[in-house]
Amino acid sequence: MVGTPDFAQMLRRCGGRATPGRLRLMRALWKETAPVTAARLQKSLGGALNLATLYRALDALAEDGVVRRVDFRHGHAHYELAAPARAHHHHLACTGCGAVEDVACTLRPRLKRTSAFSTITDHAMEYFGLCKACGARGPERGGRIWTGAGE
Amino acid sequence: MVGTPDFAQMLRRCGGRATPGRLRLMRALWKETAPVTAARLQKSLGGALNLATLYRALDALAEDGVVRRVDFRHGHAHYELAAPARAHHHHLACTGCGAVEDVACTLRPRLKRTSAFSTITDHAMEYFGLCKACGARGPERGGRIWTGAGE
DNA sequence: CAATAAACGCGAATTATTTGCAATAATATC
DNA sequence: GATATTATTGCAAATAATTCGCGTTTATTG
Repeated sequence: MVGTPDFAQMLRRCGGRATPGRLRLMRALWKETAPVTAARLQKSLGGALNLATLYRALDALAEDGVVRRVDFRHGHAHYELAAPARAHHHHLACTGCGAVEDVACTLRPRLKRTSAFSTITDHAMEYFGLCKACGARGPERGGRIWTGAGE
Repeated sequence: MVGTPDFAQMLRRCGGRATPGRLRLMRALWKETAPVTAARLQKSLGGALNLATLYRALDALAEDGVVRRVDFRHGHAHYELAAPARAHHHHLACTGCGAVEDVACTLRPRLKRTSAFSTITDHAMEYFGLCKACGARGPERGGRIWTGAGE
């Protein structure tokens, strides 16, 4: 994935239309370095797209797997480009300041075949922790007593 | 974890109070077989707790790690008991019918030490796929299944 | 038993996300 | 190219889902 991917083709290939709006959306996502919210994306588009339209587009694109919806437990969704524009990866998010870092997928190749499922199409996986800055700042807030178990 | 855990002690141990409300909440969660929404939980509590109170409790408990917030990409959070009441695990969710199955954590023991982070405290990880029933039914109408619907 | 702060209920407020609908424009077809 | 078809869009209004303010109750601590 050297230069900018051919978004127009990418859009059309999954049954959509290469409208100026969606092209700008793709380019805006392409420039992001971490998953962004719909609101932030709209801002970075200079308000070029209506928020409703944006949600509809992101929804459709996520459905097609071109865009990936990420949950950082902030109460709202974040989005980023997925394959084929960006290689599969996951995230490590700082619960202190929100910094996000990409991490490689450390999953074992295959999940054991389970009884009730026939296919596994996707997975979400985010790590949470403290970046060095926040870690140094110490535990401002209480909590986390059962850390030892399991994690 | 044989019988019912000592929820009162569990609550107190992480700085909370063993109020009848929170005890009922814990017991209700304990009976669930899959992560539930706040609304569903309230219903299963017979409305014993106000929804705002419920959210505040779940929030506090999640902060303490006693409860785990799970995201199935349905646009709202689901909750379940975490350690020490329940062993660490993840989920496999059917994007067709919403069926949920527990899966063991297949992560490698440790994430490689990264440059900008000092600690990793938690991780979220859900698989998405089709249960056998939905897989057999085939791609009815490729479309979003969960939007606006009940859960 | 009094003091203290956590937990609660209630209603109102926010925020995120969705929908209905009419207008517009990208593609496929002719 | 002209045209039909249908995805996409904007806008305004509607839904959720979740949070907040605040006065009251009540579980702990001592």
